[in-house]
Amino acid sequence: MTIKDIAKMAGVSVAAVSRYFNGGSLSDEKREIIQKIVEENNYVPNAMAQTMRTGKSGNIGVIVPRLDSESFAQIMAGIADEVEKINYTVILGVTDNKKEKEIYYIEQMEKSKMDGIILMGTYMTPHLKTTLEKCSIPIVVTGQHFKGVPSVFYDDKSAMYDITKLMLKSRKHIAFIGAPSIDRAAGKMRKEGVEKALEEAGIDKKSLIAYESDFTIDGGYETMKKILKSHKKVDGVICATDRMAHGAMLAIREAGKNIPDDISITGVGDSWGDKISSPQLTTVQLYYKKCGQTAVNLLWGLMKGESDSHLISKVMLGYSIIERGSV
Amino acid sequence: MTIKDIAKMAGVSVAAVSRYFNGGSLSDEKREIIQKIVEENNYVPNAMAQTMRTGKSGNIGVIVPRLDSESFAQIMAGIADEVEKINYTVILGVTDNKKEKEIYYIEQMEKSKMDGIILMGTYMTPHLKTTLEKCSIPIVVTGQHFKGVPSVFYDDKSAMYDITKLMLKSRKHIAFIGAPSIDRAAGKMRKEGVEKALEEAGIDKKSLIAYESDFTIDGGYETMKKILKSHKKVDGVICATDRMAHGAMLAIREAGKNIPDDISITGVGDSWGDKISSPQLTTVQLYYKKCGQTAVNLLWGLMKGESDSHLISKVMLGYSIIERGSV
DNA sequence: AACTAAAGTGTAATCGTTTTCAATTTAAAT
DNA sequence: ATTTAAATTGAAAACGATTACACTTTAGTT
Repeated sequence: MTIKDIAKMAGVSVAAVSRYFNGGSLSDEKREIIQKIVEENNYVPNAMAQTMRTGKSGNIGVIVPRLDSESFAQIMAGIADEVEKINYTVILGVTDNKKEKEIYYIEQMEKSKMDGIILMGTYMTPHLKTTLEKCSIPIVVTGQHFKGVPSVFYDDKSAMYDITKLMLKSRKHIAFIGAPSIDRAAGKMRKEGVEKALEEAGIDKKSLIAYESDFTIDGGYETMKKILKSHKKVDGVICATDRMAHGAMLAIREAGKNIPDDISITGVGDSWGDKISSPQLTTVQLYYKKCGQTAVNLLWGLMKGESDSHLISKVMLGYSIIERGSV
Repeated sequence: MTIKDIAKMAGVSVAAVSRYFNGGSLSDEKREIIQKIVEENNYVPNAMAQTMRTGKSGNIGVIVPRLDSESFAQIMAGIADEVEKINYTVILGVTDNKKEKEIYYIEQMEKSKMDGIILMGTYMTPHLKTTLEKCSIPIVVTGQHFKGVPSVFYDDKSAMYDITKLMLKSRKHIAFIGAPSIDRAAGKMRKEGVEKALEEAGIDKKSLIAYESDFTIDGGYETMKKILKSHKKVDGVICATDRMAHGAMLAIREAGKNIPDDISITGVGDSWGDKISSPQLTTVQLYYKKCGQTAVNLLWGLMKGESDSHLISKVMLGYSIIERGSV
């Protein structure tokens, strides 16, 4: 069933049928007859042919490191939501945290005529930078704040600043379990937030007991064991992610200490696990879903060519501190 | 940069260049010159034009109810893995648990020339049945076992049978928090597994205290409160999913009872939360990732037309019982 | 009534490939 | 040296839409 068949059945030209779908001057008389035939035959124009002719695919490429992470999955959910509203389709690329794959997907997606790309959870490298610069279709980055690239990101620093201040109300000897510092947002900025709060409280940031771990429960667990062994005085642990926090809680409990009586602890993310641990975890809620939705909206603007090309858009998302029992 | 340009530069016909990419008789001489030109210009054939001409898109459609669920995300991860290996691309459709959207996506994907479809986590309805029958491209269903539809599913019944037997070693008065029975796999089959173990132990299945809940932590929590109120003797709770189990644990703890001394509890899924609750949750591990991978492989066979059309393929996945502290 | 602008219409070119078909070249067999 | 079969080749016709262009009709002015 092609546009030709419909045209023939309706007794009009293919141009008329095309105009029926895409707008263009068309008499009511023809509009009606075409509508009738189209509905009777349940005809839908062939998407591939349209893409081929127009150069627009109706597809938005989404590049994500992993799907089995609560935060990415939530952002994806937000993206899917919003993409559907503008009647586009999501094309997925999973990089498995491999930098080459990220670049491969960007190039691939450009070639297969995606109308836009959303790039999630990555860090900048020279190669990525040139790829981004070369890329001819709009790209939005989430979770990070890259110079010159439209992005939607969290206020990591302020969030950590706030939660650290909360911790400092009752605690003095703080340890920090951070994310890899190559990750500007989750690594560097979160640590800076902690340090800022510390300094403001008159504590030299040099004295902060800071470790870097790897986002996992096990990583948090092992790191906490180290801390417990060599820093007996620690009475508050700030973690850059919930999972690491939960790993740390395991280690603390294993050491026979009570949370929060002996040691307080905080995370970031507001995962569902936070509600089922005992005590429940005090954490900062980041608006993941909103992040995905916003990314699509931003991209949509770019795709429509709305935004002034000089005005690179950035959106910084808010956050909430969720106080539970762990502090 | 089109095939025409390449042909001109190489001094051959477009047919030759096409043969270079797709196989077809071609002299070594031409093959070399074409290769040279292609590499120099970094030329890649336009995917849309290929689809248009061949009717094959290189795309596999994946329809999923939600992304922000650990199990679906894991299956997706497995799918993405495997799809990449066969050099296909994933097109995503999120139904938000809406039946109409499911059908909409199936039809849409058929029209936009997906080469295959994977349909996740759904239940059968008459409308879905006819849609499936009408659909001209291969479809694989995961997590459910539908008659006449190729599917990859878990051995839900045996899994529940096993974990119930484990529970029965030390407990007598069992309650069951189930999933909606409209869901054949997670609802009906899991309950049947529990019942089978009960009967085998000489307990009338009619006496099973069985409730239906909704997959959520809150659902588990509320249901458990009801049980605690009206069935004081219950000393073992079997839950159809981890999240409901965690909700139930909250309610049990809140009632001042100890797990597992007063009440034992089990879940299904082996979520990461199971390791951080106290006690850790005894559960059955389903191989989600493997499920996704298998679904792609099965689909791939179907797509290649390998499988005899009379021989509808089914794959039943194994499971493991993970014993932790909650029993 | 005559003229003009606007709206409605169809033909045919086009997008970038693959593939059929017939023509040509090469190699093998007599 | 012929004949026959096999391998190479390119021209041109698809695939299914959109759209520029030119033509016809309609409506609006004077």
